[in-house]
Amino acid sequence: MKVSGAAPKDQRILAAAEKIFSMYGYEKATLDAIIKLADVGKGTIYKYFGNKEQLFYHLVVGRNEAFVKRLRQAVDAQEGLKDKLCAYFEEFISFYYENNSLWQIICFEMLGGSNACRIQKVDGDYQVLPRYSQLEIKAEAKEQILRYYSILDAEYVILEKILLDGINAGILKAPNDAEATSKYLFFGVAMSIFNPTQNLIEKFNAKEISLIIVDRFLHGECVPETI
Amino acid sequence: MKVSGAAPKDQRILAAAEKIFSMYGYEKATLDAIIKLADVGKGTIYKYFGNKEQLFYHLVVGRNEAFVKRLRQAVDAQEGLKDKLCAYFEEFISFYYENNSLWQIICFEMLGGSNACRIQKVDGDYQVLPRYSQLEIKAEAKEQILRYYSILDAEYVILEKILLDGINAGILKAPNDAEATSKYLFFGVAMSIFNPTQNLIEKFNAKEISLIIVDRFLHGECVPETI
Amino acid sequence: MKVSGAAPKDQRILAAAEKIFSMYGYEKATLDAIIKLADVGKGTIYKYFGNKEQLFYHLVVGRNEAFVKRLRQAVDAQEGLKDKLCAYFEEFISFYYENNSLWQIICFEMLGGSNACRIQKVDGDYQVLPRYSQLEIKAEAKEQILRYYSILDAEYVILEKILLDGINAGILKAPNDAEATSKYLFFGVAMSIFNPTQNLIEKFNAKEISLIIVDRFLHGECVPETI
Amino acid sequence: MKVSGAAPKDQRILAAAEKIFSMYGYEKATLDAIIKLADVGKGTIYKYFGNKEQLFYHLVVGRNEAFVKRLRQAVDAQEGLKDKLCAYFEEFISFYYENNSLWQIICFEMLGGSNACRIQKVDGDYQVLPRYSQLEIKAEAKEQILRYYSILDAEYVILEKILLDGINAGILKAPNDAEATSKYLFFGVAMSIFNPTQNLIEKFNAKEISLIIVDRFLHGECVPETI
DNA sequence: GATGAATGAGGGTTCATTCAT
DNA sequence: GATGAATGAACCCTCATTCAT
Repeated sequence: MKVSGAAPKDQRILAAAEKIFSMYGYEKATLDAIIKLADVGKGTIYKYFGNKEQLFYHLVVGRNEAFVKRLRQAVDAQEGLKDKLCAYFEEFISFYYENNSLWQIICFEMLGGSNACRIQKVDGDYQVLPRYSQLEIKAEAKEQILRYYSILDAEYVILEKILLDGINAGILKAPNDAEATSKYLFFGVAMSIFNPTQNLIEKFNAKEISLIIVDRFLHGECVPETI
Repeated sequence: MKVSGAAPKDQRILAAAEKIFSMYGYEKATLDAIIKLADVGKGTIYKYFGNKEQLFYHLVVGRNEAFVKRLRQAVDAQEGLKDKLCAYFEEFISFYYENNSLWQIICFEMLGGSNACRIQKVDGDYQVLPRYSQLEIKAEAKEQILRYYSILDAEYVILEKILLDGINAGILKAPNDAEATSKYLFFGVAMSIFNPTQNLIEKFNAKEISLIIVDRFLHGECVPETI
Repeated sequence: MKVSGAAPKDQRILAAAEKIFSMYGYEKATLDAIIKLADVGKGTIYKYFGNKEQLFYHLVVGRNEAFVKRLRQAVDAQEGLKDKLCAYFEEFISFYYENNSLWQIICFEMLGGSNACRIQKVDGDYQVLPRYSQLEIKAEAKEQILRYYSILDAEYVILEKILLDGINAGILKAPNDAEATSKYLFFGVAMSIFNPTQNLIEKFNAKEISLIIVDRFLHGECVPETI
Repeated sequence: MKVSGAAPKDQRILAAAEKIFSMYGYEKATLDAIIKLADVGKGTIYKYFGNKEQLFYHLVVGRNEAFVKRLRQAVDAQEGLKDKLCAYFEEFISFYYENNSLWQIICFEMLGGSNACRIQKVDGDYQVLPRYSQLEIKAEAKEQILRYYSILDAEYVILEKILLDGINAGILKAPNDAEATSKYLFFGVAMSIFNPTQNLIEKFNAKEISLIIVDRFLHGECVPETI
């Protein structure tokens, strides 16, 4: 049951944290469960990561960086809207399938979970606004929300760019809102992975699914000439 | 800060609960905050609703029933795939915009929040399966997950039906999976509402947005003949 | 499930209280369970009995009075140590069998349960002394303990009297302590009823059992001449 | 008021728990009172003992084991019914006098306190049966009752064995029921200690009292030839 | 550096008692 | 007189965090 061994303690903690957070969600995951699995002392977590929240963030931010890098490279290696989209979603599907639980936590508990506020992007700068006037949001809370928002933002900003280029190239319908569209596409796919009815990915591989998604996105679900 | 007044206590509790749950999410919301806002004694919650979870469920299930009814009526009042879809999303957008936070909690905290399990629909019957072999899920926990799953299920089963009819009528592309497609569409739209960058709904009304969504869903985002 | 009907409310409450106290013990019994069974309002209990403790006391003191009366009459109707003892235990066994649970509650929860004190009988007067020097016992608590003590005391003072007469008549061994002996006998029999292994009373009747008890008490368990 | 000092925390908790449980009984004793007396944090109790019930059980089971061992050795060291009985009760009296309150709690609160059930020994196996048909007893509750039943059982099974040998040797009167008789004797003596009028043990020592008890048990209270 | 014993604020829940109707 | 909605103090328990070793 232990993840211990020759691996350095911080790696062991991260591995254990992934498992426990994935199994129980952020709130219900306990540090006791993590240290037991990682076979380290409780203080060690605080030495390396500061506290529970930062442990989770650390776990997630590292993965995200590598993922965003892969996304960028895959997209850059392709030419044309369609191929870029396919490349994007091939990486996307693999990653989200792999990090299903962790990314669900980001989506909600760390983002929407604190629904007391709303994020606005103004000229590339983010603002955290309170949704309920009577409630003041602490600076720390704002900072935390922004941190998780940035993670997802880094992912779909790439998609947004692809779509924006498509709009500018006259390939995508105008009037169109690249941000709204990319979010719809992004989260639609993400949720299909979070919430699978049948494990599509076990029948098809990421590339095949990606092709279908992009085809339907571009040309619609409707058989031509029927409506 | 108080919501008190002439309203009956159960109504005051429900109103306060909505606000607190919306602001903090299910786990972080405390009954103390709710009773303070509702200006009632702690026992009163237990008298009316039994416990925290049932309070939340009560809050949500009533709304859902009315919503599902409206969805059905709106869809039934229309003929043809496109009009049915438009009617569906017009209702959908209004409702999700209004119940943004609460439905996010259902989507993530009550469902995915406990990522330890996965739901499978087999012949109309639901099964809650553990995702991690070492973890046993208690019967009560299963029942709870199923309760919230049923809420969303009642909503998108209607969409699924529309799409299925579209497939059978040869209007939607085959091979197509009505369930997967409806989930993608359903959650794509839901997440766009949960996570709005610009408040689209403040610029356009639900009907207008609905039209765009359905158009793009059916005919794609791509300008014809460009790719 | 209701005990309601034509009976006056205080009778209905008493009947319900007996059942609930017997089933759950004093602490775990709730007034809610009692009023539900009695089909009366909660305030009614307070109107008739004052509070939970007085309800229990009332329930028990009434029965005890009748029981003690029967004990006295039965004993007075007989002549001689042996017959008086037999008469005593015939009544005793019937009553304790019938009021098993309620009298267990008196024995412990209302008496020994508050072990912070000890009762001393000095010249017919009772004193409640603290067992732990640092603890002060409130006057109300003292009074309550004494009330329940009196119930049992009224029962075994009759037995004590019989034994005392036996000692004085030279029938019972001296040196002998009538009080200690009566308690031993009294509680030995009581506990055998509280804690039955086999339901003796279902095989034999109260009279038969009473005969055996008295015989063994007087002449011992040992076969004569063996030791 | 504090029991703190150099003693390890679990010892301090146990010492405080004994005092508080003894003073108030199981139900009325609060963990807050225990931690205050022990001068430890609330979590410490849960670290060492799990919960309130296990704390009490732990407190009691350790003592019982030592006691039962002493009982066995004392009895085995003697030959003959009478000497075995004397040895048994000498140990018994000392122990029950010392652990008066705690063992009262076992006898009544943990066992009979929940009067909803009755224990039956069938071929050495125990069954917990509901006394009231409408009441279902949870598996956990059954297990708990059995745990405390086993404590007393271990004590009087030794006495039962002595009596059984006496019956088989023809020393004790037949027909006789070793189980019923041992319970009567056991609890009669126990209750005399629980409920002392005069502190017999302060006038006589355990050995002297034991001799009287056994003599009266074997040969009765009656002066020979008087009845 | 690493540990894990110890903490205690804070959570959900229960239930005897009150009092306006 | 009778009611039962409402209360809130008090209970058991959890777990992120600290700090002496």
